[in-house]
Amino acid sequence: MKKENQELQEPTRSELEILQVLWKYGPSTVRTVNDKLNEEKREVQYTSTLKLMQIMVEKGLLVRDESQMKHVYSPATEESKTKSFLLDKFVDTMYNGSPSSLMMQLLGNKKTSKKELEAIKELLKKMDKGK
Amino acid sequence: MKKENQELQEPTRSELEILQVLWKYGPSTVRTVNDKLNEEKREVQYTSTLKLMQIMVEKGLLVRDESQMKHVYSPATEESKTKSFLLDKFVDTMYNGSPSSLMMQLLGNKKTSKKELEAIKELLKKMDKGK
DNA sequence: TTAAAGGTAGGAAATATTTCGTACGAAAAA
DNA sequence: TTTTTCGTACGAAATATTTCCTACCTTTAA
Repeated sequence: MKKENQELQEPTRSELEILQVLWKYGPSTVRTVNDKLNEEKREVQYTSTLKLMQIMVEKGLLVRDESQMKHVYSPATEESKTKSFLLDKFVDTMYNGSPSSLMMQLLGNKKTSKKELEAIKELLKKMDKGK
Repeated sequence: MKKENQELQEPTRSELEILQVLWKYGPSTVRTVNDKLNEEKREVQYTSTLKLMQIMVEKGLLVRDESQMKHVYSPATEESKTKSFLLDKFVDTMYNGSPSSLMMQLLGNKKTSKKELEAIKELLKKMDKGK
């Protein structure tokens, strides 16, 4: 399943967790990623994380600096690129490709706090001025 | 893995495809769902779809009317409920729980058409009046 | 200099997910 | 009535994903 330099591919759930750690803390060793996973997500053995990250390198999701004994891993693709790719997919499958449908859901969602609603409104206000 | 009447659970990718068909066409037989999957998504055998839908009943994702020979399946949970549940999850994992971050991504996304942008602005304008 | 700690590699095992073959019953067509 | 078509049930197989054991090497602490 080697994929050298191809289009983006969808990470699995576990892979996404690892990406999140790398996005949050920057390029890291397996040790660091594993620690953060255990602190922030769920219990998992070191070698499990290691294996998964090795697989992600094979798949082209991560790149690895092997110049030191403690290899340092980074996402192969920019965070924003990956995120908008996944967002696109999400909008496609869930909202028939219509971002404004998603918006409506978001605005009507109980879980969206007052504060967040205000932030969104501000955002749109600014955009409005810019047109 | 029987789950009778519990909290929402995340459907797998294939399960989500089936839900999409049911959302789009309403309660349906396996035959219908399978046909639509083949037309709109990908090639898959009838019995594969059948099996998956049976599993989804076991998991509590679907309910089944067995009063006729051709069983009729429906989503066990409202479309909007499931969608906002999944949206929440998505926002949590991808945007650290911040809907406005997602918004920004959406607004900056090339894939979001001019028309969609306008629709979103309209939406917000209306909301603004309402406050 | 030896022991302990910490690193990678690789394969096997465990799970989860997906696919489909076979059996068999009911309905429809011949 | 017989055959064909269409349905469900069930289990096994195939695949994808995740976990972790073991081996072995390097660095660090005793």
